[in-house]
Amino acid sequence: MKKYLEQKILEALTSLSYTDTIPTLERPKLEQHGDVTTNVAMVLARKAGKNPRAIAEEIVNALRFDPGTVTNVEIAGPGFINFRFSGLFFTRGIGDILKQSETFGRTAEGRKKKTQVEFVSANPTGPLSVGHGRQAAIGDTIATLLEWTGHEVTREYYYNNAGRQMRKLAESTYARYRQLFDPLAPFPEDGYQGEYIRVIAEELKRSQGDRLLSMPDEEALEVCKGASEAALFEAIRKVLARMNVRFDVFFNEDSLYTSGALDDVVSELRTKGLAYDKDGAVWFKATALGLEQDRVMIKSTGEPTYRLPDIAYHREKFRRGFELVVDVFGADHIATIPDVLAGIQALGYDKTRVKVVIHQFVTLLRDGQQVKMSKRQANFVTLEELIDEVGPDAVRFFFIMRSISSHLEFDLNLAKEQSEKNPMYYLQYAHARIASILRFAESEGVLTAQEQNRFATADVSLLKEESEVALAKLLMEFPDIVLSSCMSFEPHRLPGYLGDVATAFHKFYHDHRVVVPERDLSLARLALCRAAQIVLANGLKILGISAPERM
RNA sequence: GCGCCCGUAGCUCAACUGGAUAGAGCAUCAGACUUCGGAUCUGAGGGUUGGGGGUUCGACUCCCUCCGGGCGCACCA
Repeated sequence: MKKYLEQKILEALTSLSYTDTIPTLERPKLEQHGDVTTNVAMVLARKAGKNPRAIAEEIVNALRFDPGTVTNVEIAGPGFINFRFSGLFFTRGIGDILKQSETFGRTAEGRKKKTQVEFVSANPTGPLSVGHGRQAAIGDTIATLLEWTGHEVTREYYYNNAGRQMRKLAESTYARYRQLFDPLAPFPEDGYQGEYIRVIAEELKRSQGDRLLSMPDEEALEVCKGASEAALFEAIRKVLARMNVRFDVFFNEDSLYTSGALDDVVSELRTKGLAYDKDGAVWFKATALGLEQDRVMIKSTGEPTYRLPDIAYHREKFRRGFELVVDVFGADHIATIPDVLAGIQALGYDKTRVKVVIHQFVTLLRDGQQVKMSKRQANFVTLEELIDEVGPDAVRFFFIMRSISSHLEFDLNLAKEQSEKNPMYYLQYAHARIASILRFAESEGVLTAQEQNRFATADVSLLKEESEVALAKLLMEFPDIVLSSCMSFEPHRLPGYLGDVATAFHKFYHDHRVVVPERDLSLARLALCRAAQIVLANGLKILGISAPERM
């Protein structure tokens, strides 16, 4: 619809010799303003110094439409041009939806651009938090949206298995292990307190007996590190899989150490005069790139800070040929981003190809009360516990339904409630209801059981009722919604749209019987139902949520 | 103190990135199908978009300022 109009308006503009202005088309908020509206006349008025309504009139007179498409064009308000399409224009689209079926909504906009989405990337030092869960839902949905818009996507987890954190992890496990033999054995002051460390230690005792006690400390720590890392990695992978999130690549941080990538970055920055030594440390001269202060890359102890591997890792992303790099980070990482971007720019890469998506935090609400979460205390809620409590579908849906820049309040009671209050059930219910109607139509002999050619003889021009056309119109917008949710990196638009689809469907269903004595009309309405089901199913698929046939 | 995010109906949030009369859900109140799923639908009330200035044909959106909340501001990640 928009593409068609854009084309026609452009033709009109060139015929009037208004060049280099691309009309922006919008769906008006008010139904009475038509199906699509444009403000080109007002934009042109500013440039041309003419009355916007006069320009609008010129444009309208120059427009030529194919018969049976646009039924009304009018100039309104300060200079908007409003267009109304024929009902047939929308209902004809039902055929396309049925034909494209599970691919309806996909576009080729991305031109197979090689794209990486990095998300979660939590340290393997403990179980994932609910915050990581939000990031998993956001990252995976963005990745899927990018796939649907024709990008070639790699889902990647940057796995911080190097540095001090891992050392601390090994020490913690080792201490717990020793405590299994000697309850008085000391535990490091800043060690990881969590119960999961004890579990790993017990597992170690089962598989290794007391062997570690007789080893040199360093060797025992290596064993502990390996065992802890493997156990935590497995736990992380498993929880994410329960949320329907799977990664293509786990990029190991320690590979940057062994491959020499870190040294390369430092020496390259040195030759560019962007690194220097001070107080026994190696500094990144970020101020030379317009940032506020210089930062340490290598501590006086010889260990790199996180900043250096982050820069090296981003360079690897470019070296691996990614044309678009999407980083999904929590709000607590905001401060680190400018340094990394400055770093890769200094190394000669185009930082505008990195899109950083920052999401705000999550608070849990139970019985109207905020659940206080603290890692120290026992009331820390893990992602796994959240999934246990409300189920994976609700977890994903609730994490994605708010704009990512907003603080998210996760209402546990609502997420568990199986009623009309829960917006996720509203969608799933619409899908299941359609499935039920189709089953009914089969049992009545209106539809054949096999999907092929089911609607071959359906005559959608019979769909003339207001709620029929309204639903068809909304369904046709799905590809646009997928595209705009993707390009703006605002996945929350999708659940919002799907809610509108469900509402439009329920209204249609309420207004009209689907299976009626007239077989042709039944078939046309069933085609509309099926099209709505396809859009709901595809939308839920993108969100990683199940689309039940019954509930 | 500095940087980023947020502040919109009683509550949770939208508003297509500067467009027309700021919209949904929940909650409240009032209604609707004797056959396809009532986990549905229709309607009503509810607002100085945190306050104040500015930019322009036009501001929830951009700029300045103040207030309130969150997150950062390491030789932690």
